Amino acid sequence: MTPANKKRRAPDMQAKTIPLQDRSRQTYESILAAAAALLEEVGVERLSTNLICKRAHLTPPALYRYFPNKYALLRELGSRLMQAQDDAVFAWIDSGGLDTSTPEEAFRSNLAIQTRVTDITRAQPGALWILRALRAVPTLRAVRVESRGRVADRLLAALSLRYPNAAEAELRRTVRLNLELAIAVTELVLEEPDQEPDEISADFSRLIVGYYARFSDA
Amino acid sequence: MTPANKKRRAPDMQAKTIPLQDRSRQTYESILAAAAALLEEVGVERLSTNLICKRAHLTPPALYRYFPNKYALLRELGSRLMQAQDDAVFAWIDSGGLDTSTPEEAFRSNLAIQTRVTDITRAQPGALWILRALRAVPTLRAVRVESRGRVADRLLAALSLRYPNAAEAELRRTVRLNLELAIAVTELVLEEPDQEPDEISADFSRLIVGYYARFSDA
DNA sequence: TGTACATCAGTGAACGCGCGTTCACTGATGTAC
DNA sequence: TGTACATCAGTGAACGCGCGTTCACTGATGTAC
Repeated sequence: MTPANKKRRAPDMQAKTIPLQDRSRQTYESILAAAAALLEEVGVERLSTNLICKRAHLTPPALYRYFPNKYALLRELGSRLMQAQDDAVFAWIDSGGLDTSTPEEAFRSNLAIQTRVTDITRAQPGALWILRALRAVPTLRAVRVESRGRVADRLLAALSLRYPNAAEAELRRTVRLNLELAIAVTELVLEEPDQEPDEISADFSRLIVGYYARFSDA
Repeated sequence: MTPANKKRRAPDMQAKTIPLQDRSRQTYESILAAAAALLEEVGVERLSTNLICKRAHLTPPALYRYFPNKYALLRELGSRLMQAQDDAVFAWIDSGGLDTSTPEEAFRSNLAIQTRVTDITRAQPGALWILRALRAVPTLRAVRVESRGRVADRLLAALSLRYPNAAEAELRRTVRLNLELAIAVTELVLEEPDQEPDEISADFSRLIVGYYARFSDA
């Protein structure tokens, strides 16, 4: 039995203390802000609790008052980003983003939400590193999967109404693929901002709209 | 000046000693094999040189004889995986993978290469972690980008012949998007093997083939 | 074919460092009367 | 409004641990004559 086989318990994810007073709420936020800024500067691999504390002008026990460990902290950053993205999509659906009557209109609508999510993501400091962490840190994968699941459910519900004749399984698969690809495109566009990001987003929207067209034909 | 602002030199990436004798070549390979196996078991974050050495029944200085640091080691794993994927695509192009005359044929051809790359990737121990590391470890990002660049160039050359009237910039962008999405789909399929992987691959191939169709129309 | 020597391959043991985390404590804020 | 007390928020200093890495060395392999 090598050390690698010692099954380690998954890190505790529960928030320890919920900040009550104003002062503590500020501390809580400043920890997250410091972590996000450091992610941007040094990446996940070199992010450490000690480093975060220095940046936030705090001592380690203050951090551990609110976060049981550094994964809980990353998780909070990840949840917030996912939530912000999801909310944008929900708002888009609710405001009729899917109720389009021509391919051109559908394209514009799709591009609008793609751009909106990209902008939201870009605005979050350290977003790219957060996204990478959501892929690469086992404990955080659930955050990403759950977010995608929530959005998929909402999209599926809306699309089922729009395409009542479509086979549900196929529609669900399409939505899931669509979302996964959309995430990849968001990352691509943010990672290579000098490589025609707008054109890439537009290309992608066209591609997606074209793909859903087959449900209309049916 | 906080510690985070001390610009650290990028890790040295040159192989130290090239293994000459048979014994050393085996050692070299056993180090890589141990690393791959451990990636599968514990992920990048817990991968360490000491752990690799234990698994490979070696002492640390033996590892450092061949790799200047652990990133060089990951880089070698990454390069090999990228190379294997790229070679499959090159072989596919060279054997006429793009020379199809009906949409249905194009779909089957596209699905074939997508499946082949997925199979190659699946066969590589620790492949998913290697792919994640290629995204998340700054030093390794170049490996991924270069691989995608090589494949894009070859694909672009082949497609320029096929679609002589297509605008080069548009074709190039399409190829790049196509590749990035293909990578995402490969990861998706390998990460969630219980979620209709074959159907997802097929859906994706249909989507891609449909998207290239516009170049034929022009 | 045997042997002396040069080079290659790997070992044993430890190094300094920064990591995540905790203990025992002080200072700040809120609350009851 | 003032004060005594309870609770909340943060500090100072350090802990053990495993990390990446290296030094000085021994053993294995190849080569020249």
